[in-house]
Amino acid sequence: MTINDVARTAGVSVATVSKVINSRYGVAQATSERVQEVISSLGYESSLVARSLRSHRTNVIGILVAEFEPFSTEILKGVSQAVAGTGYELLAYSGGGASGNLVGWERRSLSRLSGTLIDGAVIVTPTVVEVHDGVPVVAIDPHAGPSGLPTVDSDNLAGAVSATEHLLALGHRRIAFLGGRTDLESSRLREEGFRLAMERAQVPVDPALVRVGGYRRETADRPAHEILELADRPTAVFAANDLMAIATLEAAADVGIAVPGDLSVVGFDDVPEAAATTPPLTTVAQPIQRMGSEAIGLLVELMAGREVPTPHLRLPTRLVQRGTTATVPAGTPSSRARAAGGAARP
Amino acid sequence: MTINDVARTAGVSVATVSKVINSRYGVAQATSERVQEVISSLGYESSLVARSLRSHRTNVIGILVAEFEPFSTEILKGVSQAVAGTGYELLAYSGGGASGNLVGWERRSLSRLSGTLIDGAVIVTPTVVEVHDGVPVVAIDPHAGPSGLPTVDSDNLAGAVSATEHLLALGHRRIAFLGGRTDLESSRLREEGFRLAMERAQVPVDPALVRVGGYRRETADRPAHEILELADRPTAVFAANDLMAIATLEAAADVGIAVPGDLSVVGFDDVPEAAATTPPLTTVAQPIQRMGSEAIGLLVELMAGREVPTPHLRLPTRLVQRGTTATVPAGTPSSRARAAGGAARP
DNA sequence: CTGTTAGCGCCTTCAG
DNA sequence: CTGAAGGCGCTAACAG
Repeated sequence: MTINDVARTAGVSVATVSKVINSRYGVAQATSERVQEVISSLGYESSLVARSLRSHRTNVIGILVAEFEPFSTEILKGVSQAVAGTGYELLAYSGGGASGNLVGWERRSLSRLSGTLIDGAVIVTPTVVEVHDGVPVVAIDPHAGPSGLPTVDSDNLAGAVSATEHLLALGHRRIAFLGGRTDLESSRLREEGFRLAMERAQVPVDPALVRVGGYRRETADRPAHEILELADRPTAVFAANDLMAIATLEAAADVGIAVPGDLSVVGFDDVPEAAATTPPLTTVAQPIQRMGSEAIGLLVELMAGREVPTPHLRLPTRLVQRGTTATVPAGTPSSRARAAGGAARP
Repeated sequence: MTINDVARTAGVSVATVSKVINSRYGVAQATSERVQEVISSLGYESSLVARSLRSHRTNVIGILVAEFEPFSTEILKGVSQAVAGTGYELLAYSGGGASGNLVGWERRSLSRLSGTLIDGAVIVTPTVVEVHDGVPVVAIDPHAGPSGLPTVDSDNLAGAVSATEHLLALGHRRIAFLGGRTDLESSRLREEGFRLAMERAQVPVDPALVRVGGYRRETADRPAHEILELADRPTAVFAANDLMAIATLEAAADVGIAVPGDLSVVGFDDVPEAAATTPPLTTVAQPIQRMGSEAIGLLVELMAGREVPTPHLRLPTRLVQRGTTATVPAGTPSSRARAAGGAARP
């Protein structure tokens, strides 16, 4: 089913059909109608691929993600709403998980799609950010922090501080931090926020309680277990994202530790899944969907050839208290230590 | 950045570069290495578009959706997991929302992408299902019910029955049904299940309490309000999906009706958002992610040229009791009617 | 008004 | 072992 079939059936040349499709001038009324009829009777639709190869304009915005997980799909929801009514269509491409090349997927995906197929792109949590000379690009929560690209992210540092302060206010002193990956800016900032709040409260950070969980449920399972099986385990865990917090919840259930009775857990992101745990997860909310729609706002400006006034949008985070945090249990090492005047503020 | 640039830089022809890229025989070791170096130094990636136009094999699976909302993104998560390790990449295309042509988006999207770009497709909740002679296609929850296409859906009828019976068991008699769209099979089956359970319990269905909510939050707002502002409003609402149930919750809060004290609400789907409402939504869970991964299972078989043993997979649903349902409040019309022996089983 | 010609970037014969 | 030629489906110039 190609433009050729249509042309042959209608008894005209492919060029004429092309003109009819793109409603260009220079086609007789009668011819146009006949071609239209053939098109609809054959159910023909022009191939996005061939068209884009030739014309370099597709009206399609690409959303590049490593894989479809709770964070990127929330972005997608926000993007989808923002794009409705703009006349653009959406193409979400996942180039990461499959091929095993977790690193560099963003450049690879962009190269494969840009120049053709997509008129602009939003890249979700890219690790390497380099300015591309092809189509306009906006980055969401880039792992290396804002760079040359227009960027949308949220206030990771303040969010981590508020989470940690919440735990401290509940009396926790032995607090573990389950980080993402050391090479990721968001993870680094969340750890920095954690340490900052601890320092302000004059509570020492036990290095044994700081682990790397890789931001994924599977990769966080091991370190979560390790933390919870420590001789003097913490009374609280602050995980750098919700997926790892959920893994911690599972590990706790596994080992037989009650949450929030014996252990408090705080996550980060507030993906929809966070509210579905039992008990529901206390977490630091990022306005994820809004990050998606704001990115589209920037991108549409860029694609229209206009400059964007603020190439870096930082959205606020806020603590959402749900059911996984409570005051520190009596009789735990940290409460004993506290009673003995070991650590902590007066 | 095309294959031409690489060829020129390396001092060979494009054909040679192509051979190196696709690791074909007939290239000298030295030449191959030099070309490889140029490729990586230039950061070249072959264009998916141009390649697919020529070779008709891309290793890309297309997921066609109308828009990115909670249901389709859950599917995406399941698909993403199932596809990891198969070597395929994922391309999710949203052809519905933007162009305004809500109907027929699936055929349009499929035509635009198939034949090139994608080797196979999963179509999420298509309205018109027609067997396509192009690439292999699997439908998830088609609105017209299973037809010629291999299909994955869930047991809508049984799910609706269980939701209604749950409400009946709690003593509710005036139960409203907020349907999706009359032309959608899933919506029809959910209504049928509702009526079936009501009939079995010998509780009459008040036609004034059966409305159409369009499966979307925005479109359900009106009918939800209408139902709740009725003189003798129902004591329970069964919404045909979670989004409409959430809209009902909002409408109730708006009008000042307490849930579940004065009104019970049940949804359908169990998207992650369902657990995040206050109180958390009681709903009928579909294994949405699994529907996605099962669809990929079928599709991969189909793409390998094998026949699938069961071209129609129907997955089970189950009631998830959370916080929006409770026994019927005392002193309501229906409890009064019941006291007077008006309706209901003994 | 309509058809012919020339590519877009790539891959696949087929000669050299 | 390498390069030149043709064509995938389509559009943009140019002829007729």
